[in-house]
Amino acid sequence: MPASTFPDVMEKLVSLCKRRGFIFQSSEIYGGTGSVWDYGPLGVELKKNLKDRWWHAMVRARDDIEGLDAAILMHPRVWEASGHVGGFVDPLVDCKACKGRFRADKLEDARCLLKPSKRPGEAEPCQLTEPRMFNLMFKTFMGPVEDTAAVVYLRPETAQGIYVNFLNVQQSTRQKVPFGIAQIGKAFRNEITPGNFIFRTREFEQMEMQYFVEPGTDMEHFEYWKAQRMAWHEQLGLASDRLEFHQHTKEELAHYARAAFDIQFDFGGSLGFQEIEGVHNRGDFDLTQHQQFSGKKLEYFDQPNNKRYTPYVVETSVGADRVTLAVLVNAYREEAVPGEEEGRVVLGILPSIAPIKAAVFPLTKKEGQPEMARRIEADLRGFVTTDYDESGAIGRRYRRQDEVGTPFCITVDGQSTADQTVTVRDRDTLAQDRVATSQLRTYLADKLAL
RNA sequence: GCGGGAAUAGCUCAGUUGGUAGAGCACAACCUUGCCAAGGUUGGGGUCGCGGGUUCGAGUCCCGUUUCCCGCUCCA
Repeated sequence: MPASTFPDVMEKLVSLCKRRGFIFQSSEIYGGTGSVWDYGPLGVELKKNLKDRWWHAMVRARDDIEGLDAAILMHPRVWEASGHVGGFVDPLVDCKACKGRFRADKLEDARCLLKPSKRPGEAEPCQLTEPRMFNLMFKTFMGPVEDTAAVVYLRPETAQGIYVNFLNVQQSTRQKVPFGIAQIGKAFRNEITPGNFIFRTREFEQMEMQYFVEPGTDMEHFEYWKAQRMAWHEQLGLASDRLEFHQHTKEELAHYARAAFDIQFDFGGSLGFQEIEGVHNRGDFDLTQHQQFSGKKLEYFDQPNNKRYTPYVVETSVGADRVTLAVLVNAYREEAVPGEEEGRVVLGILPSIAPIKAAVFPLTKKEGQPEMARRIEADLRGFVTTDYDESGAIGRRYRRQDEVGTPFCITVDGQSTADQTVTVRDRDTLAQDRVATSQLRTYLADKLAL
């Protein structure tokens, strides 16, 4: 992975996220829990806005995709059918000499890190450990008495909840192939190396859509969804030169996939381009597996053409936390302010997903300005997310809002109480409009593209 | 999971050869100014990640552990 041409802002971002209430480390007062993060007041708003935006684009604005919210706990056999039990459990060996780690069942293809001409275990200094199993699924018990309870897993992906409900959704909504099922939900994996803030965590949230198509038409749908999903990220404001497709090579392809592209985002610094979404052509692998393991038919009957078949699946799977991080990284900037020595930190987030849409300030504490500002804030509250601030200097308050990406700051000044107008200051241009208080909602709705 | 580094206030950090814990910023209250962070006064806040050990005495030395960062490995 070549280093990125974009600067590494991760450390500053982690600090800002904590200071301003976007993201906290889980169980911090107990010393923290590894690679688990909590979303604070501003973080939960940002992430929720992203999820809502995805849900709107994928479910509500379309007549060919239905929503679903499947449970995290599923029948254990689901994970046998999916290949997670078995294939997902790899025996690994460590070498104490070269510090390498290798798959015990693939030592033939591996190379010693110290002597690349030899295989692990064959070179002079090699000290391989016994193979150890790494189960990447979280295991728990269903039922209060542990001895007799069934072992179940926390789902390692949300997709299976969709496959097993394929016929339920199709029959209850009378959708015709091609159609899709979408859901947003938590998934859990015991990643061996979590890290990079919320990029790779053991508990994470996916936004997934499985599109069921007639075999033979899968590649055209695949191309369509690749384009759709890339456009979604661009419309989110992610810089187009930080986005790219990465095609999976034959070696990278998962056991189920016929074709796979990742949408990668350049996170800057040494992290560089990393996957934020996968668009996969899974063929009929999953439905076929579930038919085999459950003994239930998961076929579609095409009545007009009198055809019966197991649909192919095109999957789009976004990491909600990864997109949230991408949005923050993409938005973070330090810039000079004309006529000032100190610059400012701005989160240039797309206004419609900003956690706070409008902050309201009195310019001074005189002449009823605080009272008027509070009235305006109360009136806007519920219509958009708001904040009220009267402490310190006005410039400081603007800066505070810049740092959390608030697109609009409304200031009540001396003129306001006389003619019922206020100034609205734009986060990015610093320009101010004078707006009648009666027109504020219209003004904001227009600017926010609500 | 392996190797290396780190952990002191909300943040960024200082803390001498072991001797009762500091700064800047931030935060709160009041005064002042009034459109782009730097005025004044006052104040709150840390069992120095956690647990042991050595010592008359540990933020400082030793051991363990947790978390974070970097590298390796892994990511269906």
